[in-house]
Amino acid sequence: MAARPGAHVCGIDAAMTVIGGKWKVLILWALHDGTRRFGELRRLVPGVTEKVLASHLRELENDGIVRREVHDEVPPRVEYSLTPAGVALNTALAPLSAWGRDHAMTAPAGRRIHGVTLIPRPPGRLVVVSG
Amino acid sequence: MAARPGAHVCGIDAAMTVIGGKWKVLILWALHDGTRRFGELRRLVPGVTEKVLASHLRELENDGIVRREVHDEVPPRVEYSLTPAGVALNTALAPLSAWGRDHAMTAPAGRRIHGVTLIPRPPGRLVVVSG
DNA sequence: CTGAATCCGATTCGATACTG
DNA sequence: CAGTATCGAATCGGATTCAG
Repeated sequence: MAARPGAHVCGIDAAMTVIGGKWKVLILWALHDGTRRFGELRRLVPGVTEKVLASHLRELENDGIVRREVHDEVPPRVEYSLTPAGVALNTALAPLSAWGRDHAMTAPAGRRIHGVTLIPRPPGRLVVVSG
Repeated sequence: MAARPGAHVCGIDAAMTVIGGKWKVLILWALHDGTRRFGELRRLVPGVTEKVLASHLRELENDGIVRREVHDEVPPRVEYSLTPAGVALNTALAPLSAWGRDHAMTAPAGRRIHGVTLIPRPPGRLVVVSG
């Protein structure tokens, strides 16, 4: 999101920036119950490529959401877990998840956003109110 | 979130798809307290272009979040308001907003200039968090 | 006043191949 | 195992112009 100086902006902006990536919330969800290795995350987030998973994890780490621990072993072992901020973010995401479950089925459109196809339904109609 | 038509991993997916646009949450926020005309929204969401505002509004309408009322008058008058689903979505967004306020300003490398905290985002963009 | 149409750059995402 | 490098494709967003 670009800067909008002087705007009345709420914390939503910051949150959306942090979780704006295509796979961010799925990564957070995969980490909600403990520590995961890179390979585990790759399996828990089906469809994500190594490149994108790595870059998203790096961004989440830079944003203070995810902690990255490198164990100097052979074979290499890197473990990811949520920071306290990450846990709080996950908690804050819960109502949104509930909203999605409740309303997604009534959300129309074979629309694609960020590569996702929404569940189809009759197109939104124009409401005309004659003055 | 790859091409698995009709299937969302969890409710979060659906919600993120709906609010994934760059200005979506700001539009929702601008509508939280009543009906707004197109021109009002343009002023309430500083920086958005007409094209993007119009397209985002159309997407929100198709997703059942926003209601669009066209008054057949001269000059034209079009009013936007939240549907019940939109109101619920706004409510579900509240914890995320709180999280943003609580955590974004302590994000690493965040610096305060002119009373606001600027959060660097790739590449070279800034998010302004009121404060 | 509302907003559709077009052009175009910026950003993101994905596939493949390669490395310590 | 855990990434990185490179390339290309798709998408998104911005500026301008035009229309009812």
